[in-house]
Amino acid sequence: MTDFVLDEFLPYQLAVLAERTSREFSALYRERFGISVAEWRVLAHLSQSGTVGVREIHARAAMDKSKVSRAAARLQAQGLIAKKTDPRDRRLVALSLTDRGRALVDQILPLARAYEAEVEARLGPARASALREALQALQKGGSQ
Amino acid sequence: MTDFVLDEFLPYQLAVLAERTSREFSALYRERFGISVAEWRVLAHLSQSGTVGVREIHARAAMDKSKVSRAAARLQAQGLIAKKTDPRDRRLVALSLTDRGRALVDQILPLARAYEAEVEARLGPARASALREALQALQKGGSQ
DNA sequence: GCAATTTCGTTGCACTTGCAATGAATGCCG
DNA sequence: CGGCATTCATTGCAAGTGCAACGAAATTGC
Repeated sequence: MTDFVLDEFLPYQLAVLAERTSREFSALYRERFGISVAEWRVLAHLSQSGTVGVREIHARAAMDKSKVSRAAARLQAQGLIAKKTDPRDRRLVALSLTDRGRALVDQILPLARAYEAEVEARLGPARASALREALQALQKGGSQ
Repeated sequence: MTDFVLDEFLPYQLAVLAERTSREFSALYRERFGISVAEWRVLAHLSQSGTVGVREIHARAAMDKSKVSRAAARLQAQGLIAKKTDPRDRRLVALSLTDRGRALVDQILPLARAYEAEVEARLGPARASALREALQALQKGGSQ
């Protein structure tokens, strides 16, 4: 009964755009390299942080830990990552890229940069950086 | 190797935030009203446009048409929407809210506005409108 | 007017996902 | 030290999802 406009509702807007961009980008690696979005996300994390636990990806990427766990299992089965239990805390699983995994990431990263550039071109530099800034702020949870 | 920073990669950033906000918001209606995110999205569309086809929601909300179709089936089973075939074009299915559906939407909308307000408060007005503006722009420039 | 093509929504099927429960390992605190 | 609570990652299971295939209906081009 009110002035609610779906197209301006943030969760909706974010979901639509996330779906579109993730899908658009995944088209670039999906069939060519045979990995899914969830798997790419795990790989990307590993390429950033070297060796990471399931828990950390779960928290940072907002993926359910079972989703991370299973994506990791699939990647391991493909020989792209290694899983070994941390000797200091044997509950933890240390994920890391294998050589093949690193090689794959190195093939995908240029695609990621290209896609990023294309999106920025669509937006224009001013809006692009404003978007980035706002998204970062939202992530932190505050207005700082 | 490169200057790729996952936290600044747009598809990733959007996916993380979309997941977080959708989940956070859905917590407000999910168990209370027993509907899922997909179902809420269909309801929200109907509340905006009166009577809509599956195809339109599919296109605008970036939901697979089977996802829309099945969400609609579940909503119909719950008596929240009505499905009738368009007499002018009998391939089309016209979705519309039932009275019960309208009543449910009227209960959820205040929650949506409250959540929206909270997010805006987190961001601050300047960033909030910048975000909105950028997201709108991305929507227009994207693929259909 | 009719065959070929396109559009629309649904469905079969394999796979993924979310959630809760589990097992293993650690931390806590008396 | 020893029991209890907590933290991790995995897994069972039901439900949801994506994709391709399908049937029905409309549109196109001849």
